[in-house]
Amino acid sequence: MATISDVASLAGVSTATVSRALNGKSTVDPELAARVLAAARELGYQPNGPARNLRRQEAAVIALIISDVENPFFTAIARGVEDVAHAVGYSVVLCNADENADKERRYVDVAIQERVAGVIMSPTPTATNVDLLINRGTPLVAVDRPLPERPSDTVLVDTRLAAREATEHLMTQGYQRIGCVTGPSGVRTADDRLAGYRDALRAARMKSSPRLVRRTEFKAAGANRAAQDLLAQPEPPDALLVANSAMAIGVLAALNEASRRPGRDVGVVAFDDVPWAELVDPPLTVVAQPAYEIGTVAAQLLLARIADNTRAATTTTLGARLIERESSHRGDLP
Amino acid sequence: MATISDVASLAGVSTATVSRALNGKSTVDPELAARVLAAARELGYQPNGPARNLRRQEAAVIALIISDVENPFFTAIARGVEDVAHAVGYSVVLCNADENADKERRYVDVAIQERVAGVIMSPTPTATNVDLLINRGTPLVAVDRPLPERPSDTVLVDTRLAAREATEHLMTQGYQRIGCVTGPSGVRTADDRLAGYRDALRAARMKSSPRLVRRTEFKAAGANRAAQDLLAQPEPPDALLVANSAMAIGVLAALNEASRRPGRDVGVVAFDDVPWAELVDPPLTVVAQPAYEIGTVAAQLLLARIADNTRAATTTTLGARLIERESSHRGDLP
DNA sequence: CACGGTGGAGTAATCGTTTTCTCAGAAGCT
DNA sequence: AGCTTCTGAGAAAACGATTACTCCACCGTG
Repeated sequence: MATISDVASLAGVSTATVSRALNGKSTVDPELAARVLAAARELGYQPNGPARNLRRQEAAVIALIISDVENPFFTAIARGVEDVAHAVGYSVVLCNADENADKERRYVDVAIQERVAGVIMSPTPTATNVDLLINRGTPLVAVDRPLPERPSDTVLVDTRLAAREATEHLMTQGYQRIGCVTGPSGVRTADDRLAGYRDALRAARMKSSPRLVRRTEFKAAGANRAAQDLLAQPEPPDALLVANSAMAIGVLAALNEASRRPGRDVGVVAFDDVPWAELVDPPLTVVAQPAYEIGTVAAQLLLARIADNTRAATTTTLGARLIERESSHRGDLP
Repeated sequence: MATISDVASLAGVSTATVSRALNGKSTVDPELAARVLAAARELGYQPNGPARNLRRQEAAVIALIISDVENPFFTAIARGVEDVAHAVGYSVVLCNADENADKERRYVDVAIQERVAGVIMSPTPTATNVDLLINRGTPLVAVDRPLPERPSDTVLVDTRLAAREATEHLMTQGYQRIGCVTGPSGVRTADDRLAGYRDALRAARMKSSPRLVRRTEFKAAGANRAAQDLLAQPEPPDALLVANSAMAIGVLAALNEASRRPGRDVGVVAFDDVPWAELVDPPLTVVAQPAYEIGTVAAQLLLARIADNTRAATTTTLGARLIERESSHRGDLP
């Protein structure tokens, strides 16, 4: 594996010159530079990253720690981050914390040890050992959920308002007993969506009942049980607000099994616009979150903070958009 | 940022002893070890990764370069790789090449420069500069598609056979003019699925016509246009084999727009079982590939090769499973 | 002409580990 | 006791880049 000194001796110059020629940090004689380039190419020279990072005390890498690689919402964020980061020469490494505090801890440790330039993450409720990051002054941006207790740059969606609007939309459609299936307590987005749901009920002077609300992990299986459970009650809900797309799958499956048709029998609005939302029968009404944009904004904030870590922490809140389809239309029932 | 010598002086020992105590490579006096551990904890010591990797000449990291983060098939592979790698102390960094040879090149360069322990990738048809990896002797496993021209450990699905069986299934159901929407020429899985489709036609002595086949990128938009195009013909297909789940979305949308019902009017089988396959109307018949298992097997092969790079290259071929649902059932038409 | 300034290249220090030596002392053996 | 063997710990040499310094030659100016 060719090193910089191999290149240097082949080109007949010093390692310093090779470094300068290759990085363009300082001007070198064009003729020497050409010799260096030729030598590097001939040897197939690839700089040793660890050595470079050790000396520079920083890697041109940003770590993106997301809570679920299988959730299209997060992969869309990832694409946004990548596009911005690559444009300015940073690499992005994607880490899948899987809504698991241990894995999150582990990846944060890796990020610290590898001395990445910055971290973007959607923190778990405990957000264990992000303090380590903060104490070290590693630039950090939280996405989707704020960091509990600690200030930091944050990119959020006004999900409480969106949940309220979605619920109000269901009311407008004439649904009377609206239920909610949301994520685990402590996960900010789950809490906010529930709060927005309650905001809407309160504003309409509808009484909210715990029997209409279920909380489970953000997965299809849990939501499926929750929905079955809701529907089995004496007075089942006639509409449901569902907190993400994986859950929507579980809920729709439960409705199928119970032979209730979305829209006609039970109104459904789910968070996250997914490619298949228009294909299910009836098409699914969704709250579309600007996931890609969350990624681009987060990456820009992170780059700005890498450049200047003294800026005050900012919170950017993006809006969501209700996309009405048939799953929230009652039809012409009395 | 505390270094190993800070720990050493706080514990009153040499850096060598600290290193040994922390890595457990050699025996150190239990009392000293305890002092070291205490000092490390007190200082919040985190080893400097680049320095360690520089010295060790290898990072405990494996790079996973996939062609599309937004494709559930690849994210499932990623989870398989992660689970195996983490169990033995390796970190996984996920890189999204986005079916783009440039991005792939870039990530391969990063992998080389960072001296990762190994690489798992689903190569683009050109697979630019994997030669670099091979020449350097970096352990490499190809998944989903073989590396063109070069031998390497490979984990594949017998996708040609699966395509054949899926097509035969459509024949059994009574469809007469079966079409195929597959991916770009050169991408092995796209070619194989087309070949399997043709195998089935040939075996049944049905004539295959280029007018029944369309190739486009593995995305919904392209498949949508392809399907519209197929359906607009004078003699449109009465069934379609679709090469992945994103394409299935485009195809199903086209059928909707053309008011043709999957199953009854046009039989549909798509590759990749996705969570929403049972929710569309009618439920989608799919070829389920063992994605998670591809990931675990690939990771095991890679670890074996990291341990011993002299082994001969092996190819593991896993089977796929047809899951029959209604989109490939004609009903009782004459 | 002398002198300061400048540009370009080399020398060597440096980053923070791991690991090879080296060595002292303990232990085992005859 | 005298010898070898072994154990455990410290000193110091890597690892391969970047970069602060140094030095030389050359240029322009007073």
